[in-house]
Order: sequence, then C-alpha cells, then structure tokens
Amino acid sequence: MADRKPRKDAARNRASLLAAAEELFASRARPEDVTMSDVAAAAGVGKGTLFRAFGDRTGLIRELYAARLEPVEEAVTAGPPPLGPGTPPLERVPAVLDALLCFKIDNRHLALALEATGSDSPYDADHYDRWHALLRGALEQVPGFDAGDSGFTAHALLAAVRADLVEHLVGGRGMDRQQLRARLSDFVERVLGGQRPEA
Amino acid sequence: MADRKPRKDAARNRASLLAAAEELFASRARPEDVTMSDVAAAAGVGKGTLFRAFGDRTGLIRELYAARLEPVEEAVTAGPPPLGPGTPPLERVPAVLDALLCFKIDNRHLALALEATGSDSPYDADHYDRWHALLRGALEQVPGFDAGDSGFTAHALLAAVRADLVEHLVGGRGMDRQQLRARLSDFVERVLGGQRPEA
DNA sequence: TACGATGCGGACCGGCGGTCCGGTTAACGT
DNA sequence: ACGTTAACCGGACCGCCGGTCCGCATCGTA
Repeated sequence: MADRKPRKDAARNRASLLAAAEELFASRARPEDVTMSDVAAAAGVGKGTLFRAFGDRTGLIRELYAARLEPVEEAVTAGPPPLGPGTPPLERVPAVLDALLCFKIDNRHLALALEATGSDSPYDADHYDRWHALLRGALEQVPGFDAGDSGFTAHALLAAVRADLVEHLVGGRGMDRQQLRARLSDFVERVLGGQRPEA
Repeated sequence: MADRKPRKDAARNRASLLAAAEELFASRARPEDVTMSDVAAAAGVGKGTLFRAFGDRTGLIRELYAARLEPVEEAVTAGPPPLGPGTPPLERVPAVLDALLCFKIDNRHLALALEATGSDSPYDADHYDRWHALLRGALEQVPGFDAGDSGFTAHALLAAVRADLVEHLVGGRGMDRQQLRARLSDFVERVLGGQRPEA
C-alpha cells in the first residue's frame, strides 16, 4: 500500500525543488509570477522532474504549506495547554486563533500562493475542515452558543485570520505582529464572552 | 475631461457584452472557465471589441460588479434607515452587513469572478475601503470600542461575508438564505454588544 | 560489469489573455 | 443625398504558462 523505494537522486531532486520553491515564493512579490519553469530552473532540474514529483502546481504548493503547518497541527492535536486538548474552551479558542494568526503572518507567501491557484477554494482544503471542526467543538461547550451558532462562528473567526487580510494589514499597511495579535485577541474575547477589556 | 461621444454601435456592443458576460458567469460553474473569447462570441462581436471596451478581464468584471453593487451603495450613502446615514450605529452596522450578505448571496458569481482574477486582492478594491470606512466610523461611536479596535473589527466583520465563504455555505452545503442571515445577525450582535439572544 | 527499472530533461502542445491593423461604418458638414 | 473622416470592428496573431511525452542517462542490483 505504500510507495516502494524512491531512488536517491529522486529524493535529492525533490528536496531541491521544495527549497527552491520555498525561496522563490518568499522572494518574489506576487505568487503568480513564480512560474513552474522558474522553480525547476532554480532547483537545477527539468520541468518534467518537477511535475513528476508533485503532479501539478497546486500539489507543489500544498506540499510546502502542509510541511510548514504540520508543527502547528501537532501542537494543537497532541501538545500541552493552552493549545492541546484538555484546555478549557474559553482559553483554547483564543490560543488556537493566535497560533493560526502567527502562522499566517510568517507564511503568508505560501498561504497566498495556495489561494491563488484558483483550482480550489480555501474551503475545500482538508486542513480547513479540521480547524473548523476543532473550533466548532470547542465553541459548543461555551455557554450561550447553540449548535447552529458555533458552526458559523467558527467560520467567521477563521475568516478573520485569512491570509490576504493578514497580508493587507501587515504587508500593505505597516501593522506589526504584536498589534495585530492584540486586536485579534480583543476581537475573539468579544465574540466569546462579551466582557469588555476595559470600562 | 470627460469622454466625448461614444458611437451608437459602440454603446450597443458594450451593452451586449455586459449582458453576455453576466449570463455566462451566472451559468458556468466556475468563473475561470468563462474565457474572454466565450464572452465575445456570446455577444456576437470580436475579441478586439471586448478588450477595447473594458481594457482587460478585470475591467469587465469590475464593471459588472460595480453595476450590481451601485443600488446597495446608494441605499447606504443616501437612503432611509436602517441603512442610510442618521441611523444609530447599533442598528446600522447589522443592517449594512445584512445587506452586504444578501448582495453576496445573489451575486456570488461576480464576486468570485472578481477575486479569481488574481490581479488584485479584494482589499485593493476601492469599494472595500468604502465599506470599511463606513463600518469603522459606525463602530467608533459604539461604547466599548476604541479607535484601534474598530478598524480591525470592521475588517473581521467584512471577512464574515466574503464571497467564497458565502458560496461554501450556500452553494456547497445546503444552507439557505434565511438561516445564513440569522447566523450572521447573531454573530454581529455578539460582537457589538455581547448580550445573548436568549438565556 | 552488465542489465533492467526508474527517473530525467527539455522540446513540445493546447489554450489563455491580450494586441494589431486592414476593412467597415457611423456621424456630420454641405 | 453624398463625401469625408475619424472612430470602431473583427479575428488572425503573439507570448506565455501549465502540463505532457519519450528518447536517454542514471541508479540499484547480481
């Protein structure tokens, strides 16, 4: 059921391609002006190798994105509080959203590239479903949320950390990481409890 | 300073093109498989005419979108309550978001097409700035919101009515218009005041 | 070392958005 | 009515991009 033995040069090329793609997406301003030929050339291999390794453009970007996201998913599904399971919902929801925000800030190149493929809406990605299910589950345990509410609320909260919004705030205007985290934190608090931060 | 006289056939062709594009975007499943040649052919004109009239693909879609959006903007900037100016913020913010949601539901084809151009993030559109400024202004008059909060909150609220989310809920799963409106309304209420709908 | 399987690479393809220019036609003065 | 002119039309054409293909090189193995 598992793929047999990948050849050594194949593995090497795969790694080169991932590294080259990573760097190109990080350096070029807009994801769509990183072409597949660019990636292949930067990695020092032919286009055929690129497409054999990743199937298509979306496959390549998904691979990069998944690799970066994995530590965060790990921390949430099996880590210590305040991210891991066993954390009280009122504490976990803000923590998860903060972690997601930081991830999006640091990896907006990839997140934007992923959305820019056009071949799939962000809502078709399987990791989206996981985040949504997690938040929904946590919200359902919060007093004042019924089952219907929590589903939409989870979507709305996730929408607040979408990559292009983050890019607009951090990249476009000069908002820095800490400011944005604070604003998101306040927002989440308001949604969760309604108690004012001040006054 | 203004364009002089458009020729009669030019105006006719322009109208045909808008109508053809409208219908194609509405009928085809995904926006990116409506090609410019398709639009020209459906309107019974050549591609040259299409591009002369609208500049490029983005220009065409923007025109369609703006035409549909105009009544809503009109109602908000110069209409009666609860949308128009002079409405108390606590009433106007939910009303505006509801109007925007309905617009997105009815025109998701166009909104999705606009985002799918890739040439510009939704946050670069000038109408986005108008909605943001409006909401921000209203929020600043609500007790418990300081100037910093209201800017981010406005972004977050607008993110909750983004076209692809709406499409995912209404198109993908079978959520109907009234359910979605109710959920958004609850969410906005929670953000604004924190008073629970029940209990 | 010799041999099969596996992977490599870049010429190639189809289709897209966008351009160009010779032919056509509307607008207007007479 | 008609000629002149400037604007407009249309579709062949271009450059580019994602993706394919297949003869050839390379790896792993006996």
